Amino acid sequence: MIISCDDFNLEATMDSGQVFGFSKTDAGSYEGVLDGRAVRFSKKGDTLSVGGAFTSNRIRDYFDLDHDLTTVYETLSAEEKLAPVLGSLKGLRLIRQNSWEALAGFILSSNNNVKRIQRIWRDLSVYFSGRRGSAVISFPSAGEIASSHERILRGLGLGYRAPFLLRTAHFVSRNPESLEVIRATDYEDALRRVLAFPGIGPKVADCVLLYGFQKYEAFPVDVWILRVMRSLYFRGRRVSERTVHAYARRRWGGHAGYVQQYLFHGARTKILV
DNA sequence: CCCCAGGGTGGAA
DNA sequence: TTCCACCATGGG
Repeated sequence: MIISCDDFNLEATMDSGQVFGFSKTDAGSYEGVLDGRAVRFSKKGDTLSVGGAFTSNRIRDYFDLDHDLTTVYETLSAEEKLAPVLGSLKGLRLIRQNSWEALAGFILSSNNNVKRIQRIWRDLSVYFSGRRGSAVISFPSAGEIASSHERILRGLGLGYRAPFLLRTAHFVSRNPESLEVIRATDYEDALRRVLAFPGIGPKVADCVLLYGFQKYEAFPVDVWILRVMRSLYFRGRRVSERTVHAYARRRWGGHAGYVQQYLFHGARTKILV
């Protein structure tokens, strides 16, 4: 299946630390699982090619392709400090992920690096898919993890995050409606609810709300964002994460999350600072 | 040996 | 409120 899209940067989107379950092939395409089915993305020019049993509407929604980013681009180009990111990252979009997978994935992300998060994600998927006996290697459900044990998760390399993921899986599998409540409510209330999960603090909560619940005013402040924000907006002063978070939300409002994604990937690819 | 990675928790100040 | 030791693991 083919989708024509003149404003979508697949590589920047997939390489910007949003999802952990996709692998990049030598040919530059991305293989993974979506909605429990295998999928493969590749892009040439303005054409996105999708391998797998999916409708174009499903993929357009997944990649947020119908979101007009004009406001985001105006913001970035209006600030001379940020404008450079548009050169190579324009078309970077926020992936509208499954809520549980975003929740679990970013519990794994705390004080961790992307490479190792991807490895843990894969090892979890392989282990539980084998246990399930399914051909497709998909990420385990909350119920599957809940029926596991801390020593299993530690054996898969989660370290001290094992009890966090286990307890969160227990809660979600017993209270599946809790995720729908978070989706339906506003950012502030959703933030309080997500912060109540074990292993989730301010930074991970904003990632979950941004990537898993499409709360575009969320602004996750990790070490990269802290560095680039201190440098560009605070003269290198050692301001706190909370200060940066409040500043960004006040400055960029309902598209702070999109600005953050360009800042994060821009910093990591050395376009910024 | 050190520091770092898309940090969070619990307890002290 | 803010500060800080500690938490697993792997890479540099």
